[in-house]
Amino acid sequence: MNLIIVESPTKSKTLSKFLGEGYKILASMGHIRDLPERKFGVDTKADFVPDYVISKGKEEKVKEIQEAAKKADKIYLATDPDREGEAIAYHLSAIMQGQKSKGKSQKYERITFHEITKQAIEEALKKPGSINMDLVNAQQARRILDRIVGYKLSPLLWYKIRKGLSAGRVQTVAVRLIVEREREIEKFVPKEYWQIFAQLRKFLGGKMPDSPVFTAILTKKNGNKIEIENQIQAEEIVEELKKADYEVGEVEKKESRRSPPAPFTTSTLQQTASNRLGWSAKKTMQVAQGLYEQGLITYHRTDSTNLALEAINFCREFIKKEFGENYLPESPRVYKTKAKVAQEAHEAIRPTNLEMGKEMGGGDGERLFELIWKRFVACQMKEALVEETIIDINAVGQQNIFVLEARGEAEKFNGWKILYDKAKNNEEIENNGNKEGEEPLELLPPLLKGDALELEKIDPQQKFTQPPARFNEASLIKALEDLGIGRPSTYAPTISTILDRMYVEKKEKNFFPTNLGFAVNDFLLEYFPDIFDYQFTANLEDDLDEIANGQKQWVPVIREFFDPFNKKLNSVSKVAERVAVETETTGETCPTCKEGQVVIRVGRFGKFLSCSRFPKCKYTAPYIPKTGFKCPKCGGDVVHKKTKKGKGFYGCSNYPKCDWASWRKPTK
DNA sequence: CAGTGAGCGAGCTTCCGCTTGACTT
Repeated sequence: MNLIIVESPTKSKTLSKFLGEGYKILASMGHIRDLPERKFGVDTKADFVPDYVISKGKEEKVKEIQEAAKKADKIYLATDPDREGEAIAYHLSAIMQGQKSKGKSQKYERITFHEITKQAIEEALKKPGSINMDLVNAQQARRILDRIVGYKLSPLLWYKIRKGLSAGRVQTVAVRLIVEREREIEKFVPKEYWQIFAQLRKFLGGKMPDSPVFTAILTKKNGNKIEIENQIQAEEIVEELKKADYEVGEVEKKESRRSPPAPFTTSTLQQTASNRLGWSAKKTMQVAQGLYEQGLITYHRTDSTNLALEAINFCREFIKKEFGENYLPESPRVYKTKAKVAQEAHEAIRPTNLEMGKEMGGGDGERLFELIWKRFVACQMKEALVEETIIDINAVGQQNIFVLEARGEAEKFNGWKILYDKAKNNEEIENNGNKEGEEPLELLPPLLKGDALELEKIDPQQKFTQPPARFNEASLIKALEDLGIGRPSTYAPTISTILDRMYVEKKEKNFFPTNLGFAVNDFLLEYFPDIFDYQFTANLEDDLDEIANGQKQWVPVIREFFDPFNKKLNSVSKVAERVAVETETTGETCPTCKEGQVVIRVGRFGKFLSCSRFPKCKYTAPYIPKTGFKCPKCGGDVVHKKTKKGKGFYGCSNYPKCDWASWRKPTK
């Protein structure tokens, strides 16, 4: 009997099917040993020797593996082929250290495979190797550095700001992004500008039937780009344009090819599900887990856009059969993984089988599956072909010569867009992103240089420059991934952490920093700017790569970080003043004492209102955010409340007189 | 599907990354 240990139970089931009798396959369920939760667990005086303990809840799992190992002829450590997987293999070897199997001292071998196919596994079993200690040390360095940052800075926050707070290489940068964006928005001054649109048609003269109307936008005045700052300027131009003569100038046509997007990674799946389905990263991962366990999709925690050859082949067959040769590119599309820090232990997220789910509707699992299915099939289809037309229109006024521009777009071939076009997806959720300036494109009537035009209508519009958009889950995950901070398994938990700590709040899907978030961010950035620099993780990854390559030793890398950090830590704990977090005020005067302000405080059950003069004045009231909707039963305000268990729901402010309530947000 | 709560200061909190259930707060 041979024993194989993998990380995921779903993977172990698949392997059992391939290998049959003679192999016992167990899943470690991720890491089995780690630094202790309640202690620092790193000896900073003696080369950072870590004190590893069996992870909480893994005691039974460890025993099961140890027992199975004693009975095994051969032991294969088949954890994922990446830094964390190598470390898990090392910890597995450590829990079997000194054990004997069938009376002989135990031998284990390390095998890796990137595809879960029978062939890949048989190949791997033929050429087993040993654990790569350089890679293990890179993981160990990462782990210990994160422990040092997290477990030294969090207590500093308890003493200097408030108990229970936390800091970390990843979470603090996530908060920083949100805080800095908020400050950009605060200091943003909107600038007025005007755009002038003209509706024109070809002048046919006499009693000819009307030719179609199209829209053009004013772009130039006397050969220079036009900038209209206020209404007076706009009106002056409008007056002149009303009496101008219009004629078609240059007509430019260009064809462009639009390639399909790459197949999903964890990050892009979370972003797309957020934008199209309105889901949180957490929900997306829960639903994806279900699909993975049913064998419908490949592994859902991945940073790779690679596809198994076999998958590309069945996808191409499918496209040929369902859409015809026209939709099939000559050769398969290959996607390069964009993230520099990618570990590439898994494939992209794709369906395991294309015959399922073509006509799926309703149900969370089915909705997510459909998205994954379409994105995968589309990624192997032919590009879309678009013909763009740009027409310059000369308008000769009494004093000035103006140029207007009309743009049209015609789809010559839809290609992959037949399946996965953004605009065609009616589930698309309106995002608060800056979509300004994306005028809907229209088809233009056929026009030739020199054609005379007549003006149908002129439409000046007042606009203002827009501040940058606040982060939502999708854009925050994208920002973190672009910075190389966090991993597929941590994007969703990181968002939960910064919300739980009340560093940020989510309103209408957008993140706002709280006063606490501002305070913690400013404190940490004042004293430890290098650790929370956007480049810190990228530099760390370079060091870890060198450790993994054997070019560097891990202890000096950590030593070089730790010594100056520790010095700074000691001085800050002595010198830094305690930070007072500002309470939020509502701007109202206390109804009890008529002296204090009504402030929003945070208690065991969340936010509540009280008087700023507490404990002198004991006024309290529940904090209930209004939603702007009216109760359908009695016309009162609809308010957002929480049940005892903390679940949010919508109810009427006239409760208990009116008992209207709903789980879902009311609509107009 | 519903009305609480802070302060005081004993004993507690906390990181990132890998993987899923076991459960009533």
